[in-house]
Amino acid sequence: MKQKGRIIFHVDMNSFYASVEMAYRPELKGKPVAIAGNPDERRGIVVTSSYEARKRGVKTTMPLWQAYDHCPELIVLRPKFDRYREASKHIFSILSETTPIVQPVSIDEGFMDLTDYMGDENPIQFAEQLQKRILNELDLPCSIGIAPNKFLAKMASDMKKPMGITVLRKREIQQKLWPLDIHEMYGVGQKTAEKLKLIEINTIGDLAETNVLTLKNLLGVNGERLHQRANGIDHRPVDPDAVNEFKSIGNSTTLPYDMTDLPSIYKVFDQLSEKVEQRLKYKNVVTENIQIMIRYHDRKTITRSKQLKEYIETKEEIVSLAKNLFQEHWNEEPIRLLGVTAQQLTSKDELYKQLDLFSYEEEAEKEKLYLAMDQIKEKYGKNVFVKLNDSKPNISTSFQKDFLNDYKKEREE
DNA sequence: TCTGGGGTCCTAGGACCC
DNA sequence: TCTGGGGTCCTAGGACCC
Repeated sequence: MKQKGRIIFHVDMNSFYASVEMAYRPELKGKPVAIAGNPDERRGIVVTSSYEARKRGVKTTMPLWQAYDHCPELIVLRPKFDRYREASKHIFSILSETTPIVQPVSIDEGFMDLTDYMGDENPIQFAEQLQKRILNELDLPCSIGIAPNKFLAKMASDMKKPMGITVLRKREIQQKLWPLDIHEMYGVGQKTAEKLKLIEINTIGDLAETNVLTLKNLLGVNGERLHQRANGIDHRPVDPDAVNEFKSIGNSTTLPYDMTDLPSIYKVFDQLSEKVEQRLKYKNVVTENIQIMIRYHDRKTITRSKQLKEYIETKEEIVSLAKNLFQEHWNEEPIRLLGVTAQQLTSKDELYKQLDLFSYEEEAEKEKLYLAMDQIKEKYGKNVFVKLNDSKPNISTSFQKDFLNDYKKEREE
């Protein structure tokens, strides 16, 4: 039996932040608009710009002063992320009405698997309706790529902007995909492109026709993957749950000026840790690894992390670890940026407020454990988390000791 | 006057264990 | 006298994407 090809859509919003602003303020339409940080705080780089601005040479990540050089009448707006998140929610709820298999990959793009939800409809007409609906209801333009897998759909949505719909069939890759410069390929950045050019791979077609072993030697496992993709092969499923499986939560900030004084630096750590705490809470997760990032005045950047033997979740715990790491590793040079990231996250739903230190069979014993746990919490004002079904109890040793003592006492009584 | 802030995945060396 | 090989964990850094 011939396996039926999948029908994957990649929906990509066109200059999303700028478009959202224009939807709010229609008088901005047709004008060169850029979304950027505060120019006085040296964070002033262009995050997104309208097509009118792009035509004038304004590019993403360009410092604002440079953007003004290209386009003096540029209208610059501060990002309003709440607005963008709100719009994003609407978009994905529209997408989800057509198929449950929707995978958001960022705030402004996502994949859909329509293989079993297309009925007799023509995919192109279907995409047109979807595109129109998002435009009518939200006043936001998007491009849609249609292909038998994620990679090709992604490449397709990039081919026509704004408001494009592009089909990329497997049999069309030689004609539509292979002529593209290697820079255009998703997964190939600056460094990889440079390496590939060294062996005279200049287009996606060149890559597709190069021996896999050559690529493996040059790029490791990524070489093999890129070779597959260039040949139109990509078996990754559209995974609606991926969005809930985040691995880290971090906050970082470029400082208003290069800092060397500890009180100011600690204040920044305080603020960053507070934000991390809030986001951990919001996502209902705890962490067992804290990482800090220091970018020095010369942009040299280091990361230092600490693996914990316990789960933590409060600002106080985070900030104290961050400061410790900082003290251990700061070389006293002026600092441009600081960051705090919580890694190795575990959903609280998977944690059990119980200890598996002893083998106990009876429920009564379990009850005692709960009791002891609550007492520990009262005594130390701290939750102790233990992974369900984990053979190794995972709490801090100091607490373990205290807990054991308490527990033994409890038992003797 | 250069170059933000949010992430993911991969690599590679050393420690440690069997 | 000398010293294998596999596996896992931890740490740091790099490449890439939006």
